[in-house]
Amino acid sequence: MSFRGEEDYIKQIFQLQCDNPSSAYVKTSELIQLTGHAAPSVNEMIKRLVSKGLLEYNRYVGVRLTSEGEHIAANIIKKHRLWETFLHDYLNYKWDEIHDEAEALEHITSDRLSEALYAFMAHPKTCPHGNPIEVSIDDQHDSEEILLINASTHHAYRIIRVKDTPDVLEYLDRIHLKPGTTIRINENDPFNEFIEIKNDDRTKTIGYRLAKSIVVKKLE
Amino acid sequence: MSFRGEEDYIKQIFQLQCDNPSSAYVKTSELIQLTGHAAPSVNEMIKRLVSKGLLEYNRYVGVRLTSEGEHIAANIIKKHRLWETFLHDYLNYKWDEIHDEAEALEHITSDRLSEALYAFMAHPKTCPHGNPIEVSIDDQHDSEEILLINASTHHAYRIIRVKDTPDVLEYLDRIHLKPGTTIRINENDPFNEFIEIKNDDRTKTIGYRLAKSIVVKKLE
DNA sequence: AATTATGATAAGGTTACCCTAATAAGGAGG
DNA sequence: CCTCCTTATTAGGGTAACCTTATCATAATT
Repeated sequence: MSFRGEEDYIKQIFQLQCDNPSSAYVKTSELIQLTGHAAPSVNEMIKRLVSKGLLEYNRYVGVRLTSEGEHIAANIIKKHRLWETFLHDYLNYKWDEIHDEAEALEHITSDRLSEALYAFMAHPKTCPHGNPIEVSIDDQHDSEEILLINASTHHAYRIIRVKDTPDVLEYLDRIHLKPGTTIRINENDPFNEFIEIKNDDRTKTIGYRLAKSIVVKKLE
Repeated sequence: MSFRGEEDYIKQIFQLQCDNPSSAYVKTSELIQLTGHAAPSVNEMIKRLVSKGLLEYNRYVGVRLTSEGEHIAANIIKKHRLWETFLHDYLNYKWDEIHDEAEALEHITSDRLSEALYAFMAHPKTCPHGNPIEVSIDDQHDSEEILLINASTHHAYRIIRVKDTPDVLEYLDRIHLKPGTTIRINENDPFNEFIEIKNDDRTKTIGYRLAKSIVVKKLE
């Protein structure tokens, strides 16, 4: 039996692995940071997951999902994004309101229900944040797709997807940026860690922290 | 905060109260029976619910929901039936497959989501089993609606609703009885506790245990 | 090599829910 | 009155997740 807490850890580990495909291991400290749980709690959970064969663990190095763990993670994320899509496209939730609700739904969604929902919505490709419904850890995404921090000055880009954490979304919603939006880079200042962009004839400044949560693709 | 276990108890107490509106109290033994939990577990939960002000308890007499408890129960049951309706009408679940899935969904459904789902489905009146979406404990239902065990011989009735427990539903599905179906009573034998009915030109025998789970209304 | 920073873990506690086994409290009948 | 049965409750445990505090072990840096 997989429990809610377990699934949350697995999901977070998966996402950390995706964010940083270069380094194979996720550090315990990252998990402590991301989950908001105390060190011994994280430690305890790591052991539980190792004992269930979902995680590999090297002291002082970090953790990595086994293939079984990855499979579980991808499945939960799929359910999460299906619900997000449903809430947004069918129940008229705003895109920054769907995350928490989906967070609860994903854990009690059977595979049967997941598939039924998927079919009902005619197999959408992505969630409202632009993230793919079907996930794989070694999905090499379109090499044209880069993080906004790597975008070059005086070029136009389209926003492909954004990370679905409530704070990021709420902010993006306020400044009217979402997948599909076209932007122009006025300036990318790595020293001061901000990017100035233009869309809808308005100029907006985006800090690097946020710019790391946005994936874009160069136009033409 | 209401937890899943608590909510399950509240719901079951509510349903027992509805089944037997004459006797105001639900006996602990009935709860033990219905929940399948051990006596001390039930006892402990009763105390928890009393301390939260959701339950009244008289030793050796039984329990009764407070108005707050009733409110919570009705809310959960509403969510349950909304999900049942959604699964059945939109996701093509068969009517005997929806209960368990709804059982899990109801507990993590926010009021916001409940209302959104309700609106999406255009405010259905009943769930696929014929039970009302909006519930109240002192709903005196239509006085014309009676339990099948009280039906009289040689009259025609329409099935209004059935109790949504998996065993009952599976059986009813096999013999093709559901809300809306018209039946004729060939014989009602209280001594042997069975009823013989006719529908679709077929004769079927129904024991009293099942007949107690079926509500019907006399035709013409 | 010594110090500092970071990571790991032991010890002990909490809450929500569940259990078994044993005991106590009420009521019915001989 | 005392036994028997139902009902209630106590005592003692377990597990999944969390916590704090304190003490290790190792890595990194000076």
